[in-house]
Amino acid sequence: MAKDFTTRAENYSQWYNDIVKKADLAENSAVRGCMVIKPYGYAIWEKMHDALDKMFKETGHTNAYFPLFIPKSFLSREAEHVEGFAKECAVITHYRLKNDPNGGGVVVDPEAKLEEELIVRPTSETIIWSTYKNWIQSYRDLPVLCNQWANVVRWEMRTRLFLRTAEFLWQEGHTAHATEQEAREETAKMLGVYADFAEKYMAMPVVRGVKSPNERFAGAIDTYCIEALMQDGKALQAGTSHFLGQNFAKAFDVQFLNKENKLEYVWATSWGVSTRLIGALIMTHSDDNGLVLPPKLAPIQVVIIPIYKNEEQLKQISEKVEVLTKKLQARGISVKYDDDDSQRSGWKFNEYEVKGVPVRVAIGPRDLENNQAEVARRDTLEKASYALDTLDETIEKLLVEIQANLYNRSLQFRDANIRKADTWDEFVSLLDNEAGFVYAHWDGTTETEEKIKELAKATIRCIPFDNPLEDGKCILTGKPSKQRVLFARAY
RNA sequence: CGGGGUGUGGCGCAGUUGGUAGCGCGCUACGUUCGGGACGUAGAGGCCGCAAGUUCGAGUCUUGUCACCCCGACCA
Repeated sequence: MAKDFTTRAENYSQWYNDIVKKADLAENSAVRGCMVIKPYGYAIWEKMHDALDKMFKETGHTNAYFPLFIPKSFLSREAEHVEGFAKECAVITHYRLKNDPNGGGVVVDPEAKLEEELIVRPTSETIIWSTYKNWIQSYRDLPVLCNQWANVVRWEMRTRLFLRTAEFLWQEGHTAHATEQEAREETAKMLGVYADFAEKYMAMPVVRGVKSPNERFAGAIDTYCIEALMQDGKALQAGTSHFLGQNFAKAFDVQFLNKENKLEYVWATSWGVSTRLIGALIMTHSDDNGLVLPPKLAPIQVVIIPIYKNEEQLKQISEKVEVLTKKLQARGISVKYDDDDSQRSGWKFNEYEVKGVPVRVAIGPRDLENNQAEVARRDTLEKASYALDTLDETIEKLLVEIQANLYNRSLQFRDANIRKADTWDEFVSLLDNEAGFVYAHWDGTTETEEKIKELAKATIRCIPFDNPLEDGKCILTGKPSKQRVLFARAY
């Protein structure tokens, strides 16, 4: 598998787009850069949403909702923040249309110009911190642990379904704390939640680490991230958690009285993951036959396909299937029985394979005779027959096994594609010929980082947690370095 | 914003030196089929992205314009 991506990579974009299209996940809309998420794609997002939302609540967070529009002046309150987002903002300048005096259509009514322009949120720190100012006066009001499920808009120059679209769905957590330590703990905790979600639900191994200053979120003191490796050897930032220090508290004047009756600025965090995770899921597991979904995120975990020649046979099969379906559902497994008479079984096999359904059960006359069913697993494409009476138990175990296998397979691939480079030539050669992560020394300066990006098109993905200290020389400048950092070409 | 490419039935495409549009998939009906995207027969469906121009005549040539895709720059 380690080499598979190099052949697929030549047409990786096309491969990716084909999967999205064939699995019926999403399509480009008539609106520039925006995506239509189709029902099946949205069902995957809902699975992600539900699992994450549960994890957020278990860690003490509650959901809230803040406005879509941000007054321009809010955005510019935090200097680095506005600089980071200014270039990709959609701006609302008018609030009304009128009939075109020169023709049939409508035009923007110049009379209806806004006093202050509104920005369509690219992220909600500013609008939320302007609100938190009213919510927080005392240490008793802290912490504030809010999450918002929302859409945001970033006017990207080039878009790609799920991975980068002008509008996307995400969640953004925004928390306020009395102490730096508590805020730092929150930042780490939520990164942990994301890493758990990626590994346990998406079956996608991730590297946890901290971003270099250059890659930091605009307005953050520290940005932590989970980085995943896609099958074409490119890295993908799958989630971020930011320690914002007191930057936003100062920008929006959010202070509280502590127990000593002293006024202090509040400490902040923010963290988010988006529909990009669906892109990550596609690029982590899918194969040339289409999408491959981990059981925990599959909208349909098991599809049952009857094979029959006449009504009588179908009726016999359906009776058996009804019992099986109930037993599976009792185990919390989502099942679809596809007895649609207008499609043939072969067509259905393909259909669900392309859609990544983890387990397919086929029951025909032969199986009825032997009181068994044919079970095919999507991850390995293997088929085997099992006794019908205990099939619910067999499938439950199989789903667990598929989930584990997908994770292990990806982990093996990821680990096989982390390589060390000690010289510049080696570094470039690894990126060109092998792709994947390259673990190399860096002198710690932004200048060098940018130069490397320019020359090798690779960025520092992160400085992994528990990174071993090791004396060495920067691959570009030869200056002393105390540790290796993780480079890659990235999405 | 640079560099490349493509616009022709719902989708994917062909269309020669200009002569009035075709193929595959899909769709509809009927029949035979049904254990890996079935087959036969008969149908429906297109002012060839848009606008000018050249010409007796333009899908084809010229100019303009719009849209989309790919590769960069930018980014979750």
